[in-house]
Amino acid sequence: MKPQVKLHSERLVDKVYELLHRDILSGKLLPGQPLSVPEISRQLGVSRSPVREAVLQLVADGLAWEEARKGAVVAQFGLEDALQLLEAREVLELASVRLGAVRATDADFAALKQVLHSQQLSIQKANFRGYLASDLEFHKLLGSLSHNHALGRMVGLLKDQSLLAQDSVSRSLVQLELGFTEHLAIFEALESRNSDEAAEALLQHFKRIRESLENWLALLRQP
Amino acid sequence: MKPQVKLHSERLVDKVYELLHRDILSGKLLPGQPLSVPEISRQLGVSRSPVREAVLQLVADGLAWEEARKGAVVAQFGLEDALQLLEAREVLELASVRLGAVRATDADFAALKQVLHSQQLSIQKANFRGYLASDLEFHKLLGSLSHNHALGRMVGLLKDQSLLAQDSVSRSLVQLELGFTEHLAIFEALESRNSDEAAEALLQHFKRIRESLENWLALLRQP
DNA sequence: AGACTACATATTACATGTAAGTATGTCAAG
DNA sequence: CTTGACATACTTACATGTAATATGTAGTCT
Repeated sequence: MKPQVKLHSERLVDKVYELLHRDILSGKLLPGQPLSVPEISRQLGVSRSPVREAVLQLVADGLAWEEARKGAVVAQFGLEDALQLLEAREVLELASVRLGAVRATDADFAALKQVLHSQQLSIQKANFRGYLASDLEFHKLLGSLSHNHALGRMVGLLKDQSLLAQDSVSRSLVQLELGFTEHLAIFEALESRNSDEAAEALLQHFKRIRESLENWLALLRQP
Repeated sequence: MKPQVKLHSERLVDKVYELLHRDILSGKLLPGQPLSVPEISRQLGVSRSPVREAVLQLVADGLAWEEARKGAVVAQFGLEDALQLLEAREVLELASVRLGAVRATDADFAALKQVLHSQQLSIQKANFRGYLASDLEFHKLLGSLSHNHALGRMVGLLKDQSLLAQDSVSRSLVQLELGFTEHLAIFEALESRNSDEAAEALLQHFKRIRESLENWLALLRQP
């Protein structure tokens, strides 16, 4: 009868957190930019407490870095950091996919399908930001396939950081299309419950991304 | 000239956090026990702000669970949770050890040696808590071997949770000795830079722990 | 110019105030 | 003995106050 599903979980902290989270991943808040608690609280018209807690959350998630008595700044990853994140993600997502090929439910596959669909649309419409958003979603879903809470959570955190890390690295539409076809290969292997094939497809996906990053790194080192 | 290495990093938050962290892992604060901010602040003689932030940290680390408007309690893991944590740890530590066999420095090996030594002493003196502490340290070092920041951090967080999760599960000295010999096998393989052998030794280690947990689980299900 | 100092400004870190929500105990009714 | 109403105590969530600290800037001396 009462639609008050979660009337009381409406905490300011969560709203502020989600807002900052979105602004960081969308590039509205740039890497290195200070997250001044009084400043943000003024802009949002709330007190400093919920803002402080939201910023702490971001720090815990690895999306902001804090120095004692100097405050927090939006995390600023170098290409080396991006490669390290990629290495960690490869490990976690590989395991998730292997487990997922065994454990995934119909609901999991349905969710994957939907994301792949919206990804396809983004490509057709050359919607860069849209693709990145569904890419984020796709990899987070891979994490949850494992049906292992810790694994899923870490995959999500790392993918967020990875997105922020690669934000500066420009990517062409051609590369996005490559990524999409690789996503399709992963999905098809998963759907046929073929663990090894899914793992192989995922490794290919990461291999290409890594090589792309390494090329960038090489370019930057010889200007 | 100036010895003020970090005079100013002495924040109350950090002290409160470390205290609570220690008390949780040492079993002084029991799983399920509420972490009341005003209560703790009264006991420690500090205001509520640093306590609140420390508790939030613990929640972010997975050592405490929070429900909106109900506060946080010390994380309470069941045997199923323990198995999931073990699964995640196996994935991360396996990767760390494989990378570590290639990347580990002399300093890494020295640190490992020292921990193994203190572990041996704990066994000889039948010092249960002492062993658990050095076991914690050993596995965290395995994580840092990868020289991958994200990987190392996650290995540490998971091991802390795992310790808390298995705290209720009694373990005999015999099992600890088994664990120690397995640690030695891992170390020796690492020192000879044999990635596959190190990985195999680690998997054996986790296999035994997992089987031990599964036995417990089976026992509990048929009382 | 360059470096140092003094001052002005803003922020952090901690403390405290308070309305609203949640848990707990008591007691009467069924 | 259990159930539900109500009063009570405690806590969370948010707001705000403030001293210590960091940062930016102008001015001074070399």
